[in-house]
Formats: sequence, structure tokens, C-alpha cells
Amino acid sequence: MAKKEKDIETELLIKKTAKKLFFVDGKFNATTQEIADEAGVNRTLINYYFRSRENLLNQVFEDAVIREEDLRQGFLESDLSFKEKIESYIDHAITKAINYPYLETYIVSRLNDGCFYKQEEEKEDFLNRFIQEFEKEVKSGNVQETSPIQFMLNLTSLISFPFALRPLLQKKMNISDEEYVQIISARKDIIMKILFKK
Amino acid sequence: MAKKEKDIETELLIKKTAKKLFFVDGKFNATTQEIADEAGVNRTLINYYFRSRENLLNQVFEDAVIREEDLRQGFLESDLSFKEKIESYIDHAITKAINYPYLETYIVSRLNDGCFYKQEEEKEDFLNRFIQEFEKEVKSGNVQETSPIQFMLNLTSLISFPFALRPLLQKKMNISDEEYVQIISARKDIIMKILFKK
DNA sequence: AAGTTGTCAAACATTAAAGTCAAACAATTA
DNA sequence: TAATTGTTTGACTTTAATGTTTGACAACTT
Repeated sequence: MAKKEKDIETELLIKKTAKKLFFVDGKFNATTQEIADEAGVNRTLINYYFRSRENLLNQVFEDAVIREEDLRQGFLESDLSFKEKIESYIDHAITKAINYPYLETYIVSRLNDGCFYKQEEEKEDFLNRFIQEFEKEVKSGNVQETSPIQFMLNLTSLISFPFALRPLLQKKMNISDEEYVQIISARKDIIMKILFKK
Repeated sequence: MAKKEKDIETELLIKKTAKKLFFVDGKFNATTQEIADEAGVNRTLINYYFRSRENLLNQVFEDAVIREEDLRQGFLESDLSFKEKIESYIDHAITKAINYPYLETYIVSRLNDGCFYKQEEEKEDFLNRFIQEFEKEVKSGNVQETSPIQFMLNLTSLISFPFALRPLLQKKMNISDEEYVQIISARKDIIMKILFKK
């Protein structure tokens, strides 16, 4: 069992590199060669560790879905106020979006290519709890009156879109990299102001 | 010059089908065979009309960029109020998003694959005019005080994201197709309420 | 140091997608 | 109707990406 650690290291390195290409660079069509080059390893190692390219992609996809669902996990658990919970959610989501801007669009592109994944169990629970908490906020007049679903749509749209569409938006609006970072770092407050009346 | 019309028909059919696969179905990796099958024509016709696959993709890309920029064209031209202009913009954008939900993410995915396109000239002009009009609105207290760029980000995010991420959002929130259509058709009013104070 | 196991890469094989070509076919026109 | 031009097709070639095999060598084990 020599070099066992190295084994895991290389395997993880490949996965990490694939994720970097997919989620960070948005190169959804990266070939095994490109992944190997970027990772600085021989291309055949991808087959050695993952059997096939498809296998690697599936693992990456699964990880992405998990990461995506992780964010919601525990989001309602704390004893913060609803507004504070949303605030902390935005923080997390923005951090995620900075590190993996194309995570969501990658998942969608895979879904459209016929990839599936099984639903988590606790979801119903989560949605119900969220709806309940949200309705309370509506009654207290803290948020604009809409359906909880629309509220979530607004929330996720306002957070993720500027990251996922960054190249296009920058180009359309003639914005430099530095400016865009500026703009993006101001998003949290703006989003909070939009979502909460008080 | 026989059959000139038919020529154009087939060529357009192929392009239209490619667009359908890319922008409507989100199949960014469709092969020439898949495009041909979907169009009900022989695969080699793609080479006959477009020389190469890459060529077809570039044409489709260019068209997409144009369509994308068209939407903005004339948006400020009318003598409607700013609010009415935005309202009509949202109408157009939603119609576009219904018909081509993946238009924007497709462009981004191509940009990330190293595709470029040249900037339009009148852009600076458009942006300046928009900024001017927007600042006036801020002064009149019709909109929340933010930068015009942030306003545009909010606007486009709120419109496009629910379309571009539809499969993921539906899955995450356990929403049926019928429900989702419902939700989406209510977006315009919701977005207007968010963007305008009065 | 000989044996064992895990790691890696070069060379080769396979596959599937893209692209070419020549011949068949259709339409138009002289 | 024969000739010309444009369109479509099937068979073939090329290319590029994936997958497999084998053997070198490094590290650890005894």
C-alpha cells in the first residue's frame, strides 16, 4: 500500500482541475487532454482513476449538485431572525458564486444533455419551513407581499445572474474587470434593500 | 439560378434547427448529425451550405449576439416615460426569454470557449442616454437610489435567470411545468414593483 | 537486495464525429 | 429534349478524442 496518499492526491487533483475548468472557467467542453494538461498529469491517468471520461464528469456533476444543495442545508437551522438568515445565505451564496460562477449553469447544461440526479429527501421539509417563515414576514410587513417561490426566485436571480453571465454583461456594458469586482461587492446591500422593506 | 428559394429554405432550416437545439433546448453540444436529424435533412448538407460545423456555429452565434443587441435598440427611442419604457422592455425581454431561454447562457458558453465578437458602435451612446434618464428618475424619487449599472443588473437578472436556470430551479423547488408557467407569467408585475417605488 | 505494490507514461487501438467526393436527381432554360 | 445548374445522397477519408495495454520506475517490505 505504498504511496496511498499520493494516489488520493492525484485522483483529487484531477477532479479538482476538472471542476476548475467547468465551474470557474466555464469550459463545459474541456477534453480529457485539456483537463490532464491543466492538472499537469498524463492523460491516461484520467482513465486509470476514473475508468472513463463520462465517469469523471458524473462524479464532478454529483459533487456539484451536493455543493449546490449544501448551501441550503442548515440555512433555516440557526436561531437568527429571518432577515438575518437571508443575509447570511446571501453571504454564502456570493462566496460560492465568486469561487464557482458557472456551477449552476454547468448543472443546467448537463441536465439538458440528459443527465439526471435523484432528489434529496429533506427537501419538502425545507420548502415547507421556508414558506412558513416567509409568510410570517409578510404578515409583519417586513417584506413585499409575494409568494415565497417568487421571493426565492428574486433572491437567487439577483445573486447568481451577475456571476454566471459575467462575460456577456461586462461586454454589453463595457465594464473593466476592476469595475466589475466593485459592482459585485456592492450587491449584497442592494439585494437586501430590494428584498426587505424594513 | 434554379431553385434559389429552396436553397435558402434548406439553409435557413438548418440554421433554425441549430438555434432551436442551442437556444431552446440548451443542447450546447449538439453534433452535426443531431442537428441534421432534428432538421430532417442529410448531414452532409450542413457542409454543403456552411462549409464546416464551426462556420454554422459562428453564424448562429453572430445571429444570437445581434438578436441580443436588437432588444436594446430603440428601447430609449420612443416618447414613453422611463417607467413605461422599462415596462415595454420587460415585455420584450420576457417574450424573448420564453422563445430562447438559453440564448444568453449559450453566448457565455461560447465566449468562454474563446469566441469573440466585435462591439457595436452606438453602445456608448446608449449607455450614456440610459444613465441620464435613470438619474432623472432617481431625483424624482421614482426608483430606489442605486447606480444605473446596478439597476440594469437587477433588471436583467430578475427577467432572465428564471428562464435560463429553469430545469435546476424547477427541480430544486419541486415545481411542475404548469406551475412554472404560472409563476413566470406573474414575473413582470413583480419586477416592476421591485424596481419602481412609485 | 529481491520481491511486491502503487504510480505513471508512451505506444497502440478504437470509436465517433467531421469533412470530402462523385454520382444521382431535380429543376430550369435554350 | 438536351444541356446546364443547383441540390441531395451514400460511400469514403480524415481527424481528433477516448480508451487499453504494457512496461518502466519509485517506494516500501522483508
